[in-house]
Amino acid sequence: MKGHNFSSKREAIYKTIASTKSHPSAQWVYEQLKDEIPNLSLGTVYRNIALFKEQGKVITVANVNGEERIDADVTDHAHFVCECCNKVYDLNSSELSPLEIGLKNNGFEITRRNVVFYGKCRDCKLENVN
Amino acid sequence: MKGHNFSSKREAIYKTIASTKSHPSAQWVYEQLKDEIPNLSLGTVYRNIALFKEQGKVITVANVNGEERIDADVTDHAHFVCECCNKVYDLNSSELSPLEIGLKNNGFEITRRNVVFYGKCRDCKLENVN
DNA sequence: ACAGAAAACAGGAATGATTACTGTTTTTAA
DNA sequence: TTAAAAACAGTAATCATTCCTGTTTTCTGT
Repeated sequence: MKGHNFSSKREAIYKTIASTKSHPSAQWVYEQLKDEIPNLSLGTVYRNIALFKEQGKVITVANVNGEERIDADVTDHAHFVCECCNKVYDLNSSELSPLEIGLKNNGFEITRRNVVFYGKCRDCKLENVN
Repeated sequence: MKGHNFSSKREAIYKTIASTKSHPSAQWVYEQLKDEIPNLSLGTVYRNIALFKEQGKVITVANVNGEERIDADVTDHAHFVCECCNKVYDLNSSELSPLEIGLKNNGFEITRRNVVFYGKCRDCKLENVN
């Protein structure tokens, strides 16, 4: 049974994801850990992220520049992606109930939702006078 | 200047995208056209889709099973992705103004938004007794 | 504690969507 | 009509992600 055995690498990977608000990519997680765990494999990071998703411990937030960005905060909330600095911000719950009620009334089953705004964040707007 | 010259292939590609509600992938567009335009190249489809996006004539809707799905309906509306049959449905406007107002009040500039629900559509729910 | 079975892993190869490159064809504007 | 710009085909390259194989770690029952 997958995800059944203890694994110190798995724990380290999860802790790294859970202790950042940067909405990291698999590559970023790998780079954070490779000094601490020299024989860590990028494939292991990917495999465990896939497992966390199956277990509902991690969600996919957005695809930014071809890279999947994830989040260990699985509570319902929306995100803002700055297309200038690629930072991903957390927003409060997206409150989409009218749309969701409509779907449910028509026999659709919603398992998850993804609400992402794209634009330029405050920091980038202040930096560039353009 | 890119997108400046007439191109019958570009027109055919846009028409194909605009005349379907299937929210197609680049590959799908290519397959629709390759009989009609035998010497069409998949690269041309990708290049023109990128151009349409720059011109605001096409948007990215979601990434379904690793494939980017697009839409020539650029009016503000949300989508539902059935993870069973991979069909993408249109929904009505997502009415997220409270969240957006909050962002704008904090100096964020929103250029676009992406609202996607994932789940199982009515057809798939009726088919599978599981 | 020990042995066998299952799970997890490293390291590297494979995949597959997308992009870049090069030489050719088409379009445009004078 | 002609030369420059744009668009293109065809193919190679890229790059995130997944798969594969042999090895190591963890677990379970004795």
